[in-house]
Amino acid sequence: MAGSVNKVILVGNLGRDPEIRRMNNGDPVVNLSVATSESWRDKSSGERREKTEWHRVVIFNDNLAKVAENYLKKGSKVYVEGQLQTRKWTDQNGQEKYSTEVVLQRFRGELTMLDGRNEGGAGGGSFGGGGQNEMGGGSGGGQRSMDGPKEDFRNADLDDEIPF
Amino acid sequence: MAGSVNKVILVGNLGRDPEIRRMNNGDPVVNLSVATSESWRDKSSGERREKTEWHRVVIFNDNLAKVAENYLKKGSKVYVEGQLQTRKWTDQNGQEKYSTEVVLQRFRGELTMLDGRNEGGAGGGSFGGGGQNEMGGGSGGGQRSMDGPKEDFRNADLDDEIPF
Amino acid sequence: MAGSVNKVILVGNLGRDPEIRRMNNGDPVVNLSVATSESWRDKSSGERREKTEWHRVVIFNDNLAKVAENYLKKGSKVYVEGQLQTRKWTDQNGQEKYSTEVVLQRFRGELTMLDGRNEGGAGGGSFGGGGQNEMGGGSGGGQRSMDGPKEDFRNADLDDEIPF
Amino acid sequence: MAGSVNKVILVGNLGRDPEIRRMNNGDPVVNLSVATSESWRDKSSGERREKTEWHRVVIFNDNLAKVAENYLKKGSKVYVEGQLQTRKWTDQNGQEKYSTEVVLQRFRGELTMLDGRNEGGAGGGSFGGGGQNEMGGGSGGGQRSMDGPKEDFRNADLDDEIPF
DNA sequence: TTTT
DNA sequence: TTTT
Repeated sequence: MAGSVNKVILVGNLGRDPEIRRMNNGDPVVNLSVATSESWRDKSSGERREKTEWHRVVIFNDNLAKVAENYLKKGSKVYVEGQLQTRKWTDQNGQEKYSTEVVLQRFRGELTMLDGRNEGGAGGGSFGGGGQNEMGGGSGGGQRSMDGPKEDFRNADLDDEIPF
Repeated sequence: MAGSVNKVILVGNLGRDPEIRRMNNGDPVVNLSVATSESWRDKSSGERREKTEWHRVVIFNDNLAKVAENYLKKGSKVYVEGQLQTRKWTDQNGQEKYSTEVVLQRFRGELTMLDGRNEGGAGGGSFGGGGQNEMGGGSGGGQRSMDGPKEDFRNADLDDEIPF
Repeated sequence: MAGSVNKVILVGNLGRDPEIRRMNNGDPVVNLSVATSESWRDKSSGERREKTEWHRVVIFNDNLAKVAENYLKKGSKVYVEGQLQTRKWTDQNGQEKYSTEVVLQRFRGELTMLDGRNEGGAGGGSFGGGGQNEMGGGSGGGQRSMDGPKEDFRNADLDDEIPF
Repeated sequence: MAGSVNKVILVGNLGRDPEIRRMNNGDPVVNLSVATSESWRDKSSGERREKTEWHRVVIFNDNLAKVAENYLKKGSKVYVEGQLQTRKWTDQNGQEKYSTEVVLQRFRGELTMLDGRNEGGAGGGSFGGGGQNEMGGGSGGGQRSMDGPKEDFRNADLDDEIPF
């Protein structure tokens, strides 16, 4: 339907290294586990409390997958922009399960490393200045590619492939 | 911790009327079922395809709950801004389940009706009351209140109350 | 640079019909004037107050430009997602002026009509890529392409062309 | 008006130390200069190009102002969420000028330091340090301050006071 | 200049 | 379950 927006924005840290799988056609699919947390002072007890939320991020985007694969690791801080999607799957016991994920489809979504290394000329602009490295960096130029949404490819056979 | 962002932005339509529950202290908790959808032309078949995603939205915010209660109904188009949260619960068969929701905590989150009718005094505006000074400036005001997040109240006893 | 995000999200109404210009190469550039407003109750006087903000939106994106051109008009409600950019220009009196705009670059940004009519099969769907239906659609697929931003094309000669 | 959203999200670096002013009532007003930038490879020349955009951020929010005052400095990386506002003012020559800013009003807006230092225990979370579960932990911690939002204080007469 |  |  038209007139619809489905957007998730996360800034958080990876709880473990990115997990890369390959689709049948060789395209990479990357899974990230991203933690966000909040802390506040409990009104009644006066104690400081903290709550961490874990997000499953799935990247179906060649260029962003490469970034994840090559530059992110456990502990990396990232900016992630994707869509909410809930998948239904069946576990080994035949139980139906639902899994809600933040999906970076091809031609959609953003993934930016916020750790500050490798970012070459980056640096919030001229901060530091100086070139760019082989890595490219977060988002930006090239990583969008050409051929229109093939978002359906995902539901085709991937659901079966990745029943995490 | 610092350095963390957890934000969901949806524009979609209600699949059914808002469901209102009361907490033990009388505070309202509203559940919305929001649909977002996308359509695209399938590259191979040339057919038009559409996919709808359903989002469970939970409102722990007096003023926004009133808006939902009084102005929203099945079919309403809304702008929703909240946080992703995943709850664990146990179904009748003792199976562990997870439910991921878009939560509008007290003092956080936004809910705006985009249908243009029924918007009464609402205006995304003065909900909650509050007043404001002569300069005003933004809007807002009333629906955020003073005493900091009590987000924990939710996990306290609500998980048991609302195992949808 | 890596590690940078520049994003504006607006939901508002067009104050006038879209203005379409052509670049030298024939590419369309669309300007929208979008109003957002907020209302609140003044604390001291108890009166209701309202403040409207006007945003200049510039669309350098063929598909989205077509949507704007064909479906939007004065009064239309839209969702707009773009980037903040400030341009410097010189008025007739030789005075330096700055103009800050919300820019929907090629391959970036989203524009969705929220009015509910004319939205055809659109669905924010398949623009660009593979065909489309009669109506067009939100944003989506095809409009991301391969070769990275050509954002400079804009500053190249457009600044002179559009000193609004 | 109802049904309106005006939101800016930036991740960038401070170009200089925060500038703090006081309103007549002593309330702080903080100005930040935030850089975002993008780089891409120019299609024709094949050269790598970069463009930096500078954003004026104005904070009318006690707690966030304190964060800015105490923890941010030139070079800090921040997440900023606010509203777009354009002010009209008159320069020394009687020329009318417009300035567009990203405003963090009372009860609105977010400011988070992404640098990971100074964050009091925080630092990208328990990665490494501290207790937490086996999985690692989020981020969190210091940048929200302590006593709950006291966000109402702006609005006095500030437009006149700060004609930058 | 919109919208409520 | 919505909407187009």
